[in-house]
Amino acid sequence: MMSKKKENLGRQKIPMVKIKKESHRQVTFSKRRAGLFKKASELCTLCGAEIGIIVFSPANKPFSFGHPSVESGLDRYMARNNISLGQTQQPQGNPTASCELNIRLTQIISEVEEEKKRGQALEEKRKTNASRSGINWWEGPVEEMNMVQLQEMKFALEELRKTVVPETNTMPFYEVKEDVYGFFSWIIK
Amino acid sequence: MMSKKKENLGRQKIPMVKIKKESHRQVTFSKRRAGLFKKASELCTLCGAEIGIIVFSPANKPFSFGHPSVESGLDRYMARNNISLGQTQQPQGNPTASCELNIRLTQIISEVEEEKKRGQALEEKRKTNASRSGINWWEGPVEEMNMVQLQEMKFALEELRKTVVPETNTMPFYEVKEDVYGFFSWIIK
DNA sequence: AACTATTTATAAGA
DNA sequence: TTCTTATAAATAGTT
Repeated sequence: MMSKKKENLGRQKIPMVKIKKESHRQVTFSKRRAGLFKKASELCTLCGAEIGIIVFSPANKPFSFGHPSVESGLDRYMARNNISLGQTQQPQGNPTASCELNIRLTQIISEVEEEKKRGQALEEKRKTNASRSGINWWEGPVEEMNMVQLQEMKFALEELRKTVVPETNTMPFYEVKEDVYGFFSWIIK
Repeated sequence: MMSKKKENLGRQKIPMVKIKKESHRQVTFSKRRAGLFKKASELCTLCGAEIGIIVFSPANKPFSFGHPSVESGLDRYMARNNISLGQTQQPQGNPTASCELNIRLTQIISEVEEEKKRGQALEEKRKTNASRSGINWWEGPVEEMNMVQLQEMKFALEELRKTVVPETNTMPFYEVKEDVYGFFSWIIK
């Protein structure tokens, strides 16, 4: 006879509803977050795509993944300020409206990114001068109180970067940043 | 004898490098983007996580996925302005520094979101008054030229929303938005 | 964290 | 682009 019966049922199908058991949910979150980030990384590698992800765990702990540094693909795109996306076709919704939106949004996103880079360039000088001017694009939107916190954040992020990559400027090509140093902004609620 | 040889090799293992053939790359991107968004959706459903993703295709066409509307989980979190994440453990890097960062970043993200909501509330009034004031958090960071474009964007987004969900405020629980109406901002390049 | 039986994703091909 | 199929990869339940 067989020495022991099959003790491992293997993967079982699970219903697509919120997992009730707290501990179980946490484990699943960890596993699937890792899987998601891996998929994202592969999408970047295989297709040369740019991607940014932010996830808040059930406990509201943030995790983020991003590749690359926004510049690169968008740079090339921005080069020709004259947008010409060509045939943009939408799977659903009003085709005409969607097409126009895609073109316009892509354009605007490019502008925003450009703005950010400019802000970062200025930020270099600011740091050298040791004077706070609040000219970075992401420092602008919040008023006094939040601005201070944002500056704290920037400082903290610089600290983190120093900690993680002590001596080099060349980060691993795709880097999963488990400690958020990016944030996602939804424009429409 | 068998009538025909096996003509379908099925899924083959592929090397993790950029796909050279343009058309092949595009197909793979579409498939994997769909897969990624599905995984993201499942993560939300199963674990009650919040997530935002933006992807730029090889052709720089933007796609985004988001759940839910940023409010909700974060709202509860913001309620107690007194942050207390409890045990935050980091898999790598400087544990102490990372822990502090996580707490601080979560706090700041909350602040930014709060700011955004306030901006949106004000935006309602602005719209009613038909006067441009530029007080939304995302209207602040850019100067004159880009601000106009951002306003165009907002208008376009409202149009899109009207097109996609004509009469109801209740969107499908998890909604894949193939036409971007969100944008990701990396803080550090 | 590691182990597998299964489910799920997907590379090729049509 | 969509469907089909065989196989690669992800992961639920368990240890």
